[in-house]
Amino acid sequence: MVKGMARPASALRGHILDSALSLFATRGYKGTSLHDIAQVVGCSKASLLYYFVSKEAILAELLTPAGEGLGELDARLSGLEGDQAVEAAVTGFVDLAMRFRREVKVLFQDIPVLAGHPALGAVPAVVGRLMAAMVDGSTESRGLVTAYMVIGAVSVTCASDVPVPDEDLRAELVDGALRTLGRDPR
Amino acid sequence: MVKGMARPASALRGHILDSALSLFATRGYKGTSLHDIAQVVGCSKASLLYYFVSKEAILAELLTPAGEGLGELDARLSGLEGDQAVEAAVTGFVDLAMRFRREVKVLFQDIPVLAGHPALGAVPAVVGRLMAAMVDGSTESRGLVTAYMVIGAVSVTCASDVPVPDEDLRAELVDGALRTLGRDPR
DNA sequence: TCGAATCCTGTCCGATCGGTCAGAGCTGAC
DNA sequence: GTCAGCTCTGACCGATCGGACAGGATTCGA
Repeated sequence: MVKGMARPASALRGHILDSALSLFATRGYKGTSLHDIAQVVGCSKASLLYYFVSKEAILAELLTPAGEGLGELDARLSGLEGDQAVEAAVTGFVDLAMRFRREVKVLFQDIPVLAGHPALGAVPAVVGRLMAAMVDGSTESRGLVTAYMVIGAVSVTCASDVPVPDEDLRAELVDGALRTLGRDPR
Repeated sequence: MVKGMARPASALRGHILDSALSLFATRGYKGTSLHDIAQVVGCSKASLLYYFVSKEAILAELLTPAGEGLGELDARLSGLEGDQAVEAAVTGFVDLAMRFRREVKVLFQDIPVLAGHPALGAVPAVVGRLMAAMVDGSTESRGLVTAYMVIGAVSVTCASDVPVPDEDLRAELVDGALRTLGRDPR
């Protein structure tokens, strides 16, 4: 096996990923030590580095699915135009944010740590296209600010612990985002 | 002078605060070491601890003005009702977020570090009242989610580097928030 | 001129960080 | 039985962290 390669899946490995995600989401990446993770998992710190080449590799693997989901949304959007693109962008992003709530929390807390990271190099461009789709290509102040607002509103709300059932939350997020975009379906 | 008391103002002291705020905003609190701050300021690490009892004391002093501003907004809101309260809450929060853009960035990045901090103990309750004022006391899913969305939208947009002049940004934020709240003034 | 207070720093400290490594324990093929 | 290989760990490492402290430099009132 090539040195530095990720070890195959196992129960412990999965447990490590899950515990690490929870800890990263609540205390932040920098605020979580390998010791902390090992303690929650119930294994030794060395075991973490048996399954993952580094602490950063754990983070990268945790965020990969969300990144892939974002990529798929981007691809889906590229074939759409106008109102269809707007609706797809909004619902797609809301779905994504809800599916990866803990990941969103980590992302927002550790933007400085993650910025410039090679694994997430394409993300800014993708998010840019996503925002452009939401405001239908508008590049004026109104469109620009509105796009940022929608991204922020959905992300923060998903990352928070709003005491609302998931299905309600999803519907309200879509409605609210469309309202923000001036496209409310009343 | 009482041990542990903050030293009086001075040019260096102010420079420390400003540099620390910038570093905290870009790299996060945990991602910034006293060494980093000292290097930017151009003084020794020991000097930082001459003017401030600890790294955390620097953070606390940086966030105090924003906390006071939030308290003032809360007081102003307590005397208002209905539409007036909604408008005052929205414009007040937008003004606050714009006035303390870097502080907002720090707050959002280091919520885990700051949560439970005595100096910011009243903040959650105040924000709760602020959100209640925005949605006019509504406690249903719609109102709850919408309130979170407005807070998130304004905060994230202010914390980001949106290439829009401040005055335009402020106006668009207020408009966008009112739209999100279903109160768009068209 | 001379303390005394203020400002600032070099140096040191214990704790904790991410990460390495040799090897113990177990398991299955032969 | 025994050997190979996978899993997992205790012990250890250098770096860096926030912080403590004694003292040099400067200023200033008496």
